Amino acid sequence: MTIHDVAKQAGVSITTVSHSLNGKGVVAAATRQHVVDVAASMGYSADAIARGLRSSRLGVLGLVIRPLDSLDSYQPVGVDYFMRFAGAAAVEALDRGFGLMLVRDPTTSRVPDIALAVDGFVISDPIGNDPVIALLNRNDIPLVTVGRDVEHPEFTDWVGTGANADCAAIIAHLCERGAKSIAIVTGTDVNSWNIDSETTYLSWAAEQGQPVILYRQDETSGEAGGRAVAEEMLASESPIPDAVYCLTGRHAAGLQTRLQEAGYSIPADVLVVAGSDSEQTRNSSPPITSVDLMPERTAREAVALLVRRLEGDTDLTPPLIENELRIRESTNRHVN
Amino acid sequence: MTIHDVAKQAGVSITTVSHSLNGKGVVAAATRQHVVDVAASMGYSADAIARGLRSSRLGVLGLVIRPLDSLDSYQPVGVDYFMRFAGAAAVEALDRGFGLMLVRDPTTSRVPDIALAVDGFVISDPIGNDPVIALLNRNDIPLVTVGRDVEHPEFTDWVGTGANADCAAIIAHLCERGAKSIAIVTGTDVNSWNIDSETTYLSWAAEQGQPVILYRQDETSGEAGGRAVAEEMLASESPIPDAVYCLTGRHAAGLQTRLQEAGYSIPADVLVVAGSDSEQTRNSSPPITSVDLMPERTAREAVALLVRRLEGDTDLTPPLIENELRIRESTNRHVN
DNA sequence: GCAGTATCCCAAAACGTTTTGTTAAATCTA
DNA sequence: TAGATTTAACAAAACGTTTTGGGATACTGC
Repeated sequence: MTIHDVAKQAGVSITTVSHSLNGKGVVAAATRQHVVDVAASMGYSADAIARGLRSSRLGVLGLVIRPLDSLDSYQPVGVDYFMRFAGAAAVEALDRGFGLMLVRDPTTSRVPDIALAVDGFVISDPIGNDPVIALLNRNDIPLVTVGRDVEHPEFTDWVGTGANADCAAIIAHLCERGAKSIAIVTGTDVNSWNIDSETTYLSWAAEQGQPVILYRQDETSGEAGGRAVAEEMLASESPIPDAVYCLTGRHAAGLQTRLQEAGYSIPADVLVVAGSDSEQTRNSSPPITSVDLMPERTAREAVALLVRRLEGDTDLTPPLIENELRIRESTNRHVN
Repeated sequence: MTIHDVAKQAGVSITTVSHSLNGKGVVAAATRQHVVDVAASMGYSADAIARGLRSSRLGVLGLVIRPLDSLDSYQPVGVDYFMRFAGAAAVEALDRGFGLMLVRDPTTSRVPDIALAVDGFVISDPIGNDPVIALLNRNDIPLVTVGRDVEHPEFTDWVGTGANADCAAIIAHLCERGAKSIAIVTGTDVNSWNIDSETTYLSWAAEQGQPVILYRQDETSGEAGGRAVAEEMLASESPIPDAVYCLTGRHAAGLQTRLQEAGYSIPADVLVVAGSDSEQTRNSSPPITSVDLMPERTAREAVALLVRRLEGDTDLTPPLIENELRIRESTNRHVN
């Protein structure tokens, strides 16, 4: 069933069918309606591939979630956030008439060539000077990132808060709850989330004359990584900080558990906060105060932005997502 | 950069280029090598869309996760299993040279027409007489399901255990740990997981002359749903069962918490088991014994099966995935 | 009544491949 | 050496659309 069949059935040329269905050319209203009716009655819908060939617009968006590329195969992890992100992105794409294709790092290994045929990409948490971005730029494929490429401040098509605000809010919250020495535990990926958080923390410490207590721990290490950091703290000469800000929820959960095992009470002795809400932060005891990164909202905004770019909307300021601090038991300590 | 450019550069016809690159026709070895070299040096790779048009093979697989379609928009969580499933499916597809497209129920609303242009579909947990399957069949799109369509026993291209084995294993485990009255809590979706589990449970009860204690609770209700079931049990005239088998991890977690609040001890008073391992079962206290549904392995097998079908491998028995029982504290009660 | 102008429609080109059928040259057979 | 066969390459068709550049036909204005 092709456009030719519809044309024959409706007694017009294929040009007229195409124009009628796409509202493109100039067609008499009656004719257009007739064609539309016939097409509908035949259950015709244009072949997406043929259309794609002619108009080089496939109707598919690519999604690359960079942090997952450092994993062996998406296997373990607390991927809560990314599933919700991917799911919401798919829904938003579908709502706007696009499919959403999940892609792993297209620079490595054999790229299935379809990957470079998509209309545009959403790249979540690019690393500095991201080679994926370079590849897409070489191929003139439009893209939107979630979080900045820290090495390319001139690129503005990105969505998110940039973590600065989150970090500041967390520090403020901890101070308000009486924290005197605040430690931070970042990840090791070179993305804007890690970089910006660290920067904000360092400049706060410098300004306020606070001690810098900084740990870096591989994101993929999960709870075990959090425990390892706690171990370091316990082994150290200096006293345990009275507040710890872990960027990932899993680090926070592991660290909290280890500190409790060592006899510290949360939140009485140590305040614990996570920069990313997850199953682990919600289900720990006590539940851990953390930043809700709003994966659904962020994904939808990113896809929406990309689609509008694809449609030629050029002057468009990316939305700023305002994350929300979920205050829980792990920082429930009141001071006056 | 098209095949024409390569042909010109190599001094041959486009036919020869195509044949050389695809190993199709009969080309002198020297010529073929020359063409391959030239193409490589130019960084040429065939346009996936044009190829798709000619050979009606796009290089993309569709993935529909049916249980997510009952949700408003992938929003709520507890989707641990499905994220891991989708991620692993994407990896496997990519490894085999395909892209993977996430699609919502293509029968509702405006289907982006690209959805029907993909080469094949993986459908996770189809419901009985699934309209999605009907649609795909009408369009001659190959598909593989994860879990059976319970109304179509003649369809054999599905992957998974069918839940019968899992249910039997769980009951055996509970009996071994001294359970006398076993309750089951199923979901409400009409998929093979629910149906088979219930059937197995009922026939076990009939055979052994055991009482039937059956609750059904909407899958999407999560922990709250589990609590609601516990509430029913507490309100009931009959005594609390001494073992409860919830199909979903979230139900199990909620139910366990509520029973504990009511003064029951797990596992001393009540054994709790979940049919699906998740963050909730791992992180509850005590951690809940549950079936690891092996999302990664299942996804990979499903994709592999579909790809082999697409490649014309016709006599292929779908692999049987053997799930594993993760025994945890919630059933740690020994009897002699 | 005739040039000029809208209006409506269509034939054909184009998109970049793969595949079919044909031709030319080289090799074999008797 | 004439004919048959094999080998190697290519021209052209086909895939199903969208878009371009005309052509009819019917209206205007003078």
